Amino acid sequence: MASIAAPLKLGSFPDDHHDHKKCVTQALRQADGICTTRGVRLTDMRRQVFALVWQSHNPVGAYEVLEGLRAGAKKVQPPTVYRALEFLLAQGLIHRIESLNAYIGCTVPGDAHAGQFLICRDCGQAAELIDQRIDAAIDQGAKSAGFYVEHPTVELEGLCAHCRSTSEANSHYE
Amino acid sequence: MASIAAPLKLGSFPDDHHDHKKCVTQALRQADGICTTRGVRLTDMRRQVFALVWQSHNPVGAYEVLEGLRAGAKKVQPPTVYRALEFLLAQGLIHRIESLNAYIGCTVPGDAHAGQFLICRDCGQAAELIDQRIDAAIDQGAKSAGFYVEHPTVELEGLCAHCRSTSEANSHYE
DNA sequence: TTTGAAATGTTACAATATAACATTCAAGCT
DNA sequence: AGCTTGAATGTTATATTGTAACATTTCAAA
Ligand SMILES: [Zn+2]
Ligand SMILES: [Zn+2]
Ligand SMILES: [Zn+2]
Ligand SMILES: [Zn+2]
Repeated sequence: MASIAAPLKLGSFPDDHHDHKKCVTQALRQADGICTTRGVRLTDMRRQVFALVWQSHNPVGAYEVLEGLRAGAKKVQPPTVYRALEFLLAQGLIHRIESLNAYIGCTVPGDAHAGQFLICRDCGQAAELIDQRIDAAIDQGAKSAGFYVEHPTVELEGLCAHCRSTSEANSHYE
Repeated sequence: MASIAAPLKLGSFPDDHHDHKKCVTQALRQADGICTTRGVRLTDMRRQVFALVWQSHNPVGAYEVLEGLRAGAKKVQPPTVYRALEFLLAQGLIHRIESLNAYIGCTVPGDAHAGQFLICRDCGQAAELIDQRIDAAIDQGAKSAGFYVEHPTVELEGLCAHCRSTSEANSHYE
């Protein structure tokens, strides 16, 4: 069997021990619970889209989701996908990564939050971060400009720990 | 005559006293200087695109720029615009606002920086911020995740001071 | 003045997203 | 069960944003 810890810690990228199947299963169960509690419907279509967004820890484009659905012998059109994504965004079950025009599953659904993202330019994976100090600094900075922040976008592109060491090792040959 | 202070302070939105013509003139002069110093060419096309991006303090889409160029009796195509934008981005003369697919003139060109943006959802204007504390908090947060940030995107949508008071005044009637 | 690289022109298309209207579905009511 | 209604999805068409590939022009150095 694979590992014990299925849900990923905030701000961390999956390692060799990561059991992604478990990870997805847990996300689906959580989503079910949240939707039931709220009295909104996680229909089959929405559930499929959610699962496709969660297919990996890389942000997924809407048209990738579309292809995923079509692989299931259905003839789905773009609006269907965008509607499902819209629903999932509204429920806080996924986030949109603006700098990639892509979507990723939320690591901490259920409670409202903005979400900050670490996006590795090498492996393409993204990790969600919820750093109080970043939020505080942003509120501070905005406040001193008399600005009221409603919807912050924080997307940090760079290198994850793993790719960092890898590319450093390779940098001798480049 | 209009006002004295043409260049906008960091993090501030233009007020009634803002002399935008001066604002643009100064930006163009700065850009000329920077390009000369660096030995890169701010061609006529690039200069026009730059001026169009600076036409207001609202982020401007690539196709808006295209229209602006075409208004000048030219038959320009998209690649021309995107190339000019790419050049201006590379030189740090403009920034791209990811959450809007749009571009805005840099308030502090010349020295390399990431740039954080306050974007008013009401008036549509955007103000650049360079807040050391936000940068520091981000670096801290990323570092504790073992992540190395190369290209941060910080875009804060909300209400500017002016629109905030306006919409509060109107909120009685909504 | 040649000449080569940089810049722009041109054509065609890819990728992302939405408008508008039709149909189906599912839950509550009779 | 059958009816009603709003939500969800289907369907068609198109808008918006962005690039690939190759041709031509421009400009500065040799
Ligand atoms: Zn996982
Ligand atoms: Zn990585
Ligand atoms: Zn101005
Ligand atoms: Zn405003």
